[in-house]
Amino acid sequence: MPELPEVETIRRGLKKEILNRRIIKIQVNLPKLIRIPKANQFKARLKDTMIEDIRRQGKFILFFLHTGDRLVVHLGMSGLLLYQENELIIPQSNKKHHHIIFYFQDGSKLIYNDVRQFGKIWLLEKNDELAEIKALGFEPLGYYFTFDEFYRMLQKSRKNIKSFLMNQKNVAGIGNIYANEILFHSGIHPLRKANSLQIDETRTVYQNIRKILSRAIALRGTTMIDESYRDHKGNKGQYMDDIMIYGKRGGTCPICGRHIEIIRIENRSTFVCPVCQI
DNA sequence: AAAGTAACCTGCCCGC
DNA sequence: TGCGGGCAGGTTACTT
Repeated sequence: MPELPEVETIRRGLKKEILNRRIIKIQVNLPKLIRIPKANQFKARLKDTMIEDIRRQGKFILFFLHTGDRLVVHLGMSGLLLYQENELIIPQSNKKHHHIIFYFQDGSKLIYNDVRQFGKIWLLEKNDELAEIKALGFEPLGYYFTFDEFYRMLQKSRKNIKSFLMNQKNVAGIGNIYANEILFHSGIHPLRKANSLQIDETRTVYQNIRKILSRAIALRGTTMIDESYRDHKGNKGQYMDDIMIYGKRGGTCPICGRHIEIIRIENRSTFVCPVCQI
């Protein structure tokens, strides 16, 4: 579910709420979500710690603890991080899927909820690095992701442009929704080979990556259906209103009116206007 | 090297 | 009403 804009929205929301609160208890209902270390170790090392900072790399959220440890969360397809003060009920968060709960000293709590259980959690010691994070490519909104670098990377790749954009080793944080949207806005067919893009086409895609992800963050992400993405308080995003093509089964192109085609690329539904995307 | 497939899970929607 | 199939924002391992 969550791509860069959704993960970033959650990061910013949590950062306003939970910094420097003491974790007094950790409840683990589904231990398999924790990759490192074992559940008892996980609880023992987290108890009585405080979160000093929260950062994001690609679709990973990193909680920096005052002990030097880092708690790393990947939300997979359906993970939610819900913050509850007091006993506020968040209706769409079925307790059945509350897999890990962090209790703070002031009575509030942070809940990891995940219907499909594809999410992953790690607790790393100071100097440990996660291979999956090390392998990430450019932050698409970061300083180092320049047009020149992007063009160079595309020229080296013989993959289709959509797979290229979704590969986290190239650019970190783009998933199926935003890959579809970026290519539609750019008028590029998803099956085009990356190294076949002309320099002006590459510039268009580059600019759309930054434009679309920025706007989606400003609108707090995309909630396609009710049970899907929510922010840390259970609120929906608003970027759905901007969605041009993703999920428009049986729909028509908002530009030319042609029937939208659906193809599969690496087993993911890919929506394309055969007229506007070439 | 790229692209396809299955696997990991639960839940929803649709057609029969 | 119920059942089966297909689908879902992610990632990895294995095969072709």
